[in-house]
Amino acid sequence: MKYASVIVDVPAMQTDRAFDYKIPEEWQELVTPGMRVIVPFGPRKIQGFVIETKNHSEFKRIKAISELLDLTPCLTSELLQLGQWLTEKTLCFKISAFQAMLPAAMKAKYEKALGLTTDDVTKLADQLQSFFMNGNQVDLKEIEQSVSLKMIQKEIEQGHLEVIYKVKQKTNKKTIKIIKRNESLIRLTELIKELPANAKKQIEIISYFTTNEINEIALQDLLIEANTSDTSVKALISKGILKEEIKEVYRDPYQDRHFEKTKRLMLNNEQQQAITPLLKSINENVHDVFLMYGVTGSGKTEVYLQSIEEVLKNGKEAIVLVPEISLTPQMVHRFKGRFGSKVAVLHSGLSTGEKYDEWRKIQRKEVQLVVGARSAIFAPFENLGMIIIDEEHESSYKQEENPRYHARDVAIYRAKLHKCPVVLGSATPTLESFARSKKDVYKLLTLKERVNKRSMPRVDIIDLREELRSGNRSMFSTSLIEKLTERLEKGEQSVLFLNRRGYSSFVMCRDCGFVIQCPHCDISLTYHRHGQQLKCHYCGHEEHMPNVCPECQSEHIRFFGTGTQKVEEELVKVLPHSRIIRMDVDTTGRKGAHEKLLTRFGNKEADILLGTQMIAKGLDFPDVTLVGVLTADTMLNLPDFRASEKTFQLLTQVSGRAGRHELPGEVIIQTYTPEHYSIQLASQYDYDSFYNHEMQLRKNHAYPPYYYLALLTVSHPEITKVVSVTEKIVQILRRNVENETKILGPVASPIPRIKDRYRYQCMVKYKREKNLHVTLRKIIEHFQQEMSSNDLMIAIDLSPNTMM
DNA sequence: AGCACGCCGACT
DNA sequence: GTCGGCGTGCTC
Repeated sequence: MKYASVIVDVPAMQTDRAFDYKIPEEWQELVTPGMRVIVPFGPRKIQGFVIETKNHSEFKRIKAISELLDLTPCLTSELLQLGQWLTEKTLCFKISAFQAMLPAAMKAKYEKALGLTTDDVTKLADQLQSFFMNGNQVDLKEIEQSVSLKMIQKEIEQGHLEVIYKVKQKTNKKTIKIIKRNESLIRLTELIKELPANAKKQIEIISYFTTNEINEIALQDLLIEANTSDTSVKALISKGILKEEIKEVYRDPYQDRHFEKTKRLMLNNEQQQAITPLLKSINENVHDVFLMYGVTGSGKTEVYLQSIEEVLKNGKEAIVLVPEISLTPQMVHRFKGRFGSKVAVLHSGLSTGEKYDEWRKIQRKEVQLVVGARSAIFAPFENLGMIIIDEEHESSYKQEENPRYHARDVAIYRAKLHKCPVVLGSATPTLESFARSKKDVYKLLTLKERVNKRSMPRVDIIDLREELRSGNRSMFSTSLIEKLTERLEKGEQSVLFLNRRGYSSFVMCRDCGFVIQCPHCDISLTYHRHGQQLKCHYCGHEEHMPNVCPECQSEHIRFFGTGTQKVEEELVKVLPHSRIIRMDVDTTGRKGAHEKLLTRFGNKEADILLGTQMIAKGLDFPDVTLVGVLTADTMLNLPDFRASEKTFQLLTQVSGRAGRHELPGEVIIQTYTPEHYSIQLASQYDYDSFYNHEMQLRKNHAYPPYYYLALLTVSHPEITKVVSVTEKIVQILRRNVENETKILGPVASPIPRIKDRYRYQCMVKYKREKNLHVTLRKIIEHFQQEMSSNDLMIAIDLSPNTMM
């Protein structure tokens, strides 16, 4: 008798362990670790992952696996091990770790149905009978609305009904119907004559097969080509002349796209020097982490491409992570252009089904390269030859929900196992990575020159306070308007960047200063022009924009702050003849909208591209000669120890959007704090000075990379509970950590309430703390009961990116 | 997470 | 005497 240890799909502390199941006789040879199964669990059925098969089990009453979901394991043994590592590293549940590694389509969905267990429908209560007229199974959801649960419960007790627990997949394989001919082509020509003359359509269909000399065609195409309906096709099938088959197909998000084949470019001296140690590491199967520090436009991508070529030549596979590539279609083009069908693409712009299909291409070894966002780091390759993380400093590589992993850490862990290099590329590396390269933990590869030998565009810092003093109260400085006008006259393009994070358009009463806040979260509501709505970005609460101040009834209530819409309106006033494309959540919501807008801009259908963070990366348009940053310092005032670093990175990146080709570029940065070092140094493209300055601050304030961080956030509907629990946690921590370690808190979180839950936090800053994980587990165990029964939540983020 | 089981107060 | 509230504990 064989048994399987299964991790079940119940993300809770008490079920965060393996449960044993019998493997039915017929599957004994089939079931292997890494497969998904459906198992009975209590009264219901749920999905689970087999992590081990064995010949003995300690348990006496063991149920059997009820269904096999995979014939090939969806988790390789490496990924199973990686999952184990993830749970330990991030203190998450095993099931959460496994689910994070697979496309969402493979997560189960649960439904309940009621089944009739008696032959005599009339035994049921009157209201229920109608539901079982045609069929003896009905979805519970359908019934629930019109019949009380009590009545249903009674019927169950009397044995007339039973609850059926269903496990469904979120998305299935896409299939199409294929029509094949069942006879030889010669026989078909004869059949045309034999068919009754009034069967015109059927004759047409057969003729389509004979004239085109084809064996099969997709039903959909046939219907169009032969201009017919499926009744005629069905008739032919029933006559045995044609037959129908179901074929599995991939949803191809890039189906209608043609990718120009590109050839390798000559590497310049610097690139050559950078690629040499990388190729050595690839060919000798050595694990190294390289930090490729290359200014924007220095040709990092070409180095990536040529090293990938080497990896593929060796019969191995590669993963390339990019921040959010639906945002940079140009990047996809470069990879697809060079490697064609060897590439799978995984990013958030794809539908669940499309992601699933791309993932299966990887699993079936139909591709050797995956280009994708964060979660692509879990691509089920078994013969990895290299991992590249482009724009290494991007905060989107850190997942902000469980499991709170950083793709960089996962990459290094996997690369160690596969004995292959990791390349971290950036023009503005994180301080952590740069510090490691200085200590020789990472190997530094430097690209200082831009490929086209162009110097970086000139940056002008405009002091908005002075503008204000000289009477300009608009959001555009005189200088910016001048330069924009200049571009309009010359027919060149501009990009305007609104750094919105920090404050968006909140609604305030000018008389009493009242700010409208979310009733469930301690955060001001955001004004959305569409439908005059006020929305909460944290809990989704919506209300109507009031006409008068709810506090003092004054009519002088209006929205403040700058949204892209408002900027656009103002811009049109100042430059009435400019053509503007606005890019923000509102205009890019629909699938593909993003790319369309960029294409339009690329075709010079607009003069000015106006947008938020999303236009900061990867844009490369030859005629853009001016980049304007409307307010550079909005991010600086956030309670985030990386605020300066992020500002520097963003400004550097935005500046890189101008003058990438023949025409020289220019950058205007508007700010209220022109003296701030991250703005000053970004304008001089002086990463090294920024690094030194910021490192000193991090040292003084005990932040990374000098200290590691752990952030514990406690939340509960009652503030007293939250405070007392956080205090208790701090107590436990204090008793268990080294002297050197600093514990901050308890303090209220920067957003003290979200969705009617109060939030308190405490921060641990440590250098060496080998028992931290043990202590944190102790804390979780200590509060376990209250967490499951009393609505208490404790979120632990080991190495948080922000304090929020 | 669900769900059953069990113990206590408020009703036909 | 029963219905239904939710605290407790289990799921191979």
